[in-house]
Amino acid sequence: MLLVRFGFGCYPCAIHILKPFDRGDSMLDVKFIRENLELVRENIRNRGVGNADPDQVVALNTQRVELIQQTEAIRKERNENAQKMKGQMPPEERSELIERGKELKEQLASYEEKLGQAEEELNHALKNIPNMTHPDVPIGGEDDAKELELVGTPRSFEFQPKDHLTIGKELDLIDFESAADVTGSSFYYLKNEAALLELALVNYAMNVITSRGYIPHLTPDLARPAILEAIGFNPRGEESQVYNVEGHDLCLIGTAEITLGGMLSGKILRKEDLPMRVGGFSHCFRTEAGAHGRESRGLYRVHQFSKVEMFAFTTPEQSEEVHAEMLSIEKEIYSGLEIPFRVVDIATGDLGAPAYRKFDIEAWMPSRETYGEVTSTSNCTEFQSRRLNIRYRDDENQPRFVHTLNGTAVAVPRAIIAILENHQNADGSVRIPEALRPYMGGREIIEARKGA
RNA sequence: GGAGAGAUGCCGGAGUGGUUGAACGGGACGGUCUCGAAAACCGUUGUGCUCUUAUGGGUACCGAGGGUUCGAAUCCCUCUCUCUCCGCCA
Repeated sequence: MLLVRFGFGCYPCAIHILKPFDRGDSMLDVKFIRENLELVRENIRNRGVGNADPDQVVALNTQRVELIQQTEAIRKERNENAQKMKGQMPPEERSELIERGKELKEQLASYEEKLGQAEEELNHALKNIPNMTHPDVPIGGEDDAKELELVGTPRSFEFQPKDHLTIGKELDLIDFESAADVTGSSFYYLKNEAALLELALVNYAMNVITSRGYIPHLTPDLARPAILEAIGFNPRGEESQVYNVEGHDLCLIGTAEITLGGMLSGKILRKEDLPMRVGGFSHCFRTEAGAHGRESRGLYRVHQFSKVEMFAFTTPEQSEEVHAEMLSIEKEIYSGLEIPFRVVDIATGDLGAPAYRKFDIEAWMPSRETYGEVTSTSNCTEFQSRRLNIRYRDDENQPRFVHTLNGTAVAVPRAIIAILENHQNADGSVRIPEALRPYMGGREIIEARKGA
């Protein structure tokens, strides 16, 4: 992903005026781009998306509209011509009409081909245009994320804290060596209490989100490339973040966001059912292409992990509120794990194309002496629903695109890192946070096995 | 994996290649009737693109994509999905 650093500047006031979801007819589509060209250009600059060209989109669209008009004029004449031939008529009159029909058919074919090409070019250009951005999002790159809140205090250790790799090895919890033989690097086995810890974290997170109104789901771990694309993933090509299954039109999912969002693809929802909150447990698979060397040791960046995810479909008016709600659930979960963390508002240059705004929770990681990302929640407004074609009927009974949001309840390996490192004791044992104990048979501590 | 059947509007369900955006039934909505309700009766009941906007017009859409034809929901091919039977499997 392209990360470009920007200096802070004044917010362009125009962006404050821009509320795409306040206008019934507006959306981040060609029409919106045409009518808000300067804002779209500015948004692209702020996000540092190099290959997005809104001017080209507008030009290609103009070309497309012309071709539509010409094509439809021919179709109209073709239909009229065919209508004339319904009843009886002298053979020579009929053959004249047939001749005319043949001419029209040829013309139409040529225009349809041109139109098809124009639409393909337009869609290609359109694909590179990112979502608009919430006016409060800080402008800048990875380091310009704005800290919104600090919860808890990093513990001061009276001994030298170990990293999770050391703890995992000493307590016989994580086995990277065997996984390297079986699957290669960046895979792992969880053993003993770590295996139970995963199940406990999943159950804990599922219970929290269920109590907050999220309907629990266990989702498929594979999905069609078209769904991945609609969610905003790039399923094919060198830089793809996901695995493809050879011989099948399927990818291993990078997150349950894909399967939860895709679940209602093509549907028109009832307004009274919104916001619709769904939660899901799935495995997540990531190639981590191009990520070698970046925090690649241990559980921080792995090819497969388990995750409990939240997803919501809302009206445009509800999405910001639900976004705040997701963040509050994430905070509840990490507070329950008794881990110090901070909340950051991700800057423009670090947002993925679908996100209108994104909040991350970063947990304190003693071995790195810094905070590391453990959850992420994004408001994608209409970006995904437009591609997935998920709508609802508004008060005028008109179909409108829903807003979609997603948030991590628990990404298991990173939670395990935080637990092992923050709750380690001088004697090498690890305290299990109270919130997880009911899911671990009441167990309170992880200790070295006797004779090990 | 093998054999067969199917996919039409909110739902059910018709549909000889030429006024079929789509019969008929149900539901929903509006109205008449009623003190009120039910029943009955009358009416309304899609989406995208596009032009023009007061209204309105054009075009496309009968699982998806191709093809045949002057003309396709209707004929042909491919794909997807659903159902039944057999096989296999946790």
